Amino acid sequence: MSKPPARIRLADAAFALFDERGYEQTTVDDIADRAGVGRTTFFRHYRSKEAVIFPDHDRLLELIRDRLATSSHSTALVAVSDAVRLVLLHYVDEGELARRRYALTSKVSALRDREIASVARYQRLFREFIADWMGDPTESASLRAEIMAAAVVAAHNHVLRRWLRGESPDPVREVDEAMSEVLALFPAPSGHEDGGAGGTTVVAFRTGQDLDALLPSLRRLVEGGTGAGH
Amino acid sequence: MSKPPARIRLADAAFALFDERGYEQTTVDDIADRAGVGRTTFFRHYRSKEAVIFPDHDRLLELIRDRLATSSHSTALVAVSDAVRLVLLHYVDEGELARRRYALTSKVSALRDREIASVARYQRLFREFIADWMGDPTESASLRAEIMAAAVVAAHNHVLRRWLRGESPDPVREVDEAMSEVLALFPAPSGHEDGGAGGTTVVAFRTGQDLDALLPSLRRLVEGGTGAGH
DNA sequence: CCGGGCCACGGTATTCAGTACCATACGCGG
DNA sequence: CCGCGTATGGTACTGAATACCGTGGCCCGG
Repeated sequence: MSKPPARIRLADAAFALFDERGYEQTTVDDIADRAGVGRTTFFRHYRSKEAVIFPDHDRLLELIRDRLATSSHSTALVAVSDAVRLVLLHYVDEGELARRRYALTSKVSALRDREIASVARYQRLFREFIADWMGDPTESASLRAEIMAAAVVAAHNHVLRRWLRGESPDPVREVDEAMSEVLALFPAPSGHEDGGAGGTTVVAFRTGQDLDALLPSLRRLVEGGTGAGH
Repeated sequence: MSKPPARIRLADAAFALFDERGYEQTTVDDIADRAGVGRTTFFRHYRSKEAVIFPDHDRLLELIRDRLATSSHSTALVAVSDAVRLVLLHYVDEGELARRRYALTSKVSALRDREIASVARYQRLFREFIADWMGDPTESASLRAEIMAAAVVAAHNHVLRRWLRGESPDPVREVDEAMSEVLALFPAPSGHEDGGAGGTTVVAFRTGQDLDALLPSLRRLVEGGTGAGH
């Protein structure tokens, strides 16, 4: 009844107006007016007109960074898969909101460009992480890290966009399969190979994640025979 | 003695001022003033303040499109390599100008974002081309096309940035090697395999390019045994 | 009940990018 | 000399983004 906080009202008003009149045809004043706040308040909550569409990219970056940080050499690829799944789940959780955003970014090139720039920041995180993981400071390893990061992000985006278009009933399964396919492209680095052929490697570790969220990775590691080997 | 055309004077003035005061600290008026023209003239030659740094991305896009268009199914991967080399050569030909631009994009996030958006457009071209080439309309092929395009572009960017930083004495060789590495990651699609084992496939075609520019691709096709096979 | 600090908010003014419109000068063929 | 196209300059306007200031609520110790 009363009112949700200004931040929410502003976002609601923005999406509504963008739907009605289009992005360029909507001024920040319009948004502030409909939200019942002053123009100043808008910019207090969102750095720019575009930012109202992409509220929490920074938080998402932190999420990825954290997930990657909690990994050892042998669990690096699992961490990558997990981080990718994390991002996907974030959007899936947004539900209809993510789809409205997608509709906007599909039409307005300024927004599409901004989205792409954000994705590039994810990619950078992955690139740096993978390069560290490889250890090898040679130019060839650096190139491979870059390619691998690009492939990882491309796979994620592909599945995400499919879900956004309503073409994917089970995006989590799809992204796990896609990641499996991507990681299979790249042979494992120097790493100490565990034992010989056959058998199962058990890795014990502690994480803040739900077991459910981890299961797909575990299953893939055990069944797929991939994740490290070729 | 007289004066170079306004377009050039504007670009010179812009780069000079960006070096002196920085990008944000330079207004379009400043640039126009130093170039000795009116503010209107600036916007007649460049759509925006950022565009003065990236004059010919559209032309570059056309270049890629054209090169990809002049290819058959069996020469598709050569076309991709060529197109990538084309882009790299474009920047290398710019020489110091490209390096000044790189210095700017490294410091100013707005410019970096725009650069990234441009690269995404190249990537899209490659993605569509590769998807067409694969023919296969299944979701799995579509994913692979996306990953492949991302890998191709990542390889290019990697080499380009190395050259921009002065770390690559022979970027063309490097990019050819990088492309070779990338394409080797992906098994060939359905395509009709030519003959059996051994032998050499000769493909005759006509192109507007210098033979020198094509040689590396040819050599790779003959020697590497890759470009299609695994 | 009362100051005092904190904080969210609103309003005003300013800068600057980008667009629209109009006026002018130059070159060139009729 | 006239007509025409083109490059240019100037002026004015919209709108995003920033800076600054004032104000009203709200909590808290007195």
